[in-house]
Amino acid sequence: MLRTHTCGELRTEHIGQEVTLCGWVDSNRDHGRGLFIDLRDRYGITQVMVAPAAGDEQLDLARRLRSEDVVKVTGHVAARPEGTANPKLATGAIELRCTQLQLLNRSKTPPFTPGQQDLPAEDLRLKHRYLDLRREPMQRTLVLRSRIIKAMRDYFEEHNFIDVETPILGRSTPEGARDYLVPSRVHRGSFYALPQSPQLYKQIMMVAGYDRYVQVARCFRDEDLRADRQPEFTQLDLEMSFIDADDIMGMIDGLMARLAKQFLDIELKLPLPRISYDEAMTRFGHDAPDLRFGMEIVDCSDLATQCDFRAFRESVEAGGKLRGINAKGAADKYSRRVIDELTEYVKHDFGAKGLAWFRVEADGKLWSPIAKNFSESWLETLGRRMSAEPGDLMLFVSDRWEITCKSLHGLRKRLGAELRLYDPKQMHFSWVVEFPMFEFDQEENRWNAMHHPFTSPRDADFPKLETEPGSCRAKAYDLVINGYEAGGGTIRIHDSVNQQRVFNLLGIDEVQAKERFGFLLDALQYGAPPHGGIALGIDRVVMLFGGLDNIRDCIAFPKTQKAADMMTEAPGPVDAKQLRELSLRISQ
RNA sequence: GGGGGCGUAGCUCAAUUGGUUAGAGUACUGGACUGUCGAUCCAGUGGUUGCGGGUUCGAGUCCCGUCGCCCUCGCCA
Repeated sequence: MLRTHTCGELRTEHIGQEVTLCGWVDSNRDHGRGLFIDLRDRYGITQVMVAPAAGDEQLDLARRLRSEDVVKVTGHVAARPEGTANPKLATGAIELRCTQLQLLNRSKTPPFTPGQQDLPAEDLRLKHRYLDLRREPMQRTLVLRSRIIKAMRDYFEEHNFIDVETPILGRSTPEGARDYLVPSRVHRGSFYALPQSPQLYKQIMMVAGYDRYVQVARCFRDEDLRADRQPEFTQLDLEMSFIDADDIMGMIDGLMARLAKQFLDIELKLPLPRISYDEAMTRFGHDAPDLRFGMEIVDCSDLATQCDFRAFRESVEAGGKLRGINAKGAADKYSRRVIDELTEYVKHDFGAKGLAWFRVEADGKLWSPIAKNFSESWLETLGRRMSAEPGDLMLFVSDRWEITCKSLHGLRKRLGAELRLYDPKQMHFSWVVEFPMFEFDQEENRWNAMHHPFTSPRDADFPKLETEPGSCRAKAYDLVINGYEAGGGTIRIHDSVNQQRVFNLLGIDEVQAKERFGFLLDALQYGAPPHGGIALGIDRVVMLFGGLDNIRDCIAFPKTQKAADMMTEAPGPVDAKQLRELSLRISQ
């Protein structure tokens, strides 16, 4: 060990001891006769004083030190003179009086320093990630991440789970997200796929009798990125046998309670609240609603048919909906110009035909550019339906169901943040359950699995699989934290007959099924226990627990929006020789 | 693939309606200074205004194209 202590460790009780510290030069204050160096490592900062007594050579060396040079300092710990203690530093009561200074490594002038006040542009941070990771907030997040993962592993170990690693090089299954492919050298023309999740392997583990499986699993999906989505991400993946959906949710409830207690000092009330998918869509327009605030969606479709305003009437008569939200007290906070922006937003981003709005005047009457299209009594009814009070701003979308959901969810999210309807530090955990089994694909005129094709319907829905697929609900559950999908899982179909029924409905015939998931279907015929599981997005959990607004800050080496690594410049070209070995040729 | 935002000194930013030699803070270099901690003071270096084209007497500013980063729609079973 080159050092006896870290830079965050020394206190008054160490006064008089001779110690050696190693670290980076955070700053260097030269006073001529003597100088001060703030020495930093990931544990903290300790002030080093280099006095003339250390000798000219040492003083000269100290004077030449610059930001991010790496040094080793030996000296004795001393109390700072009265009045010069620094309460901002944990080590601020003492300083290290240098007797021996050694430059371990010189740093080039860094493009930015870890302590600088204005955060540099993110691309620069990503390019010099080793500098960015020296920043205290990044270190704090990575430590949080490490501890959360440790807590998860401990929890599942205590509950008798077995941690099993599954292959990274697997087989492509064209369902779902786009695969990252890896060409095989040995099998010319064949490819491995990186796992989108260890889904099939963990089900196989259940058949194999490992009734409690867990893994911190890296997953890969070649889809476009978002603030909360990376092409390469980490899941806490688990699967259990001889359980039902309540058992999985209960297990995760316990985990969340522990994590919330340990890392946020929050006592969660268990069980976590559950709402159905249908209720979530009706009240909030989204399957992962932010439940930290109200501003729920209200359906006014029945009123639309009782008015002469064509935009409302016609969309409802065509099977659409008239739905709205009431932004309490927001009338004077949203100018016409800003409302025009909201209108553009729902039109452009969600394909809404328009946005209708009403302001509630001091006398309780509704004012709107379109108000003249309605009778006074109709407006009164609308106001009552929306619980209108003077000063409120009500926003309505009249359109196809899906468009009203997307638009009003978007508006609710945006207004909720802008109007500060919740404390950003507040955390809300809930479950959304009973998702539809299938979604109808209009373009391809067929049913698609909403989760994955191994999801079990509710027991009562088995008879309706073929006759009313649209009304079948799945044994599926999503964990939602503050409006983010933090995890999701299902109970699986464990017999091959029902599995085949679902495949049939999805248009996967026996030949295709055998080709794609034959090994799973085989396994299901050798005594598969009832089983199910869940996967949590660890990056997102860390993001939410850390109070961060993007997932890149929770990942040591994240990718940019175009899925590139700015530090290593991956992806990059490869040699012609490598391509030849893989029997690949780049087409022009 | 679509929409939007940003791109000026190493870094963070400014630059009036298109108008002088593109500025400030910080960093960096040199000097001064006995207790600082965002040290201070003095002096100095530092610019392909992302890149390419165009309009104009004149472009950081306007137009077209392009590259990069971010947000977002589509996409993400």
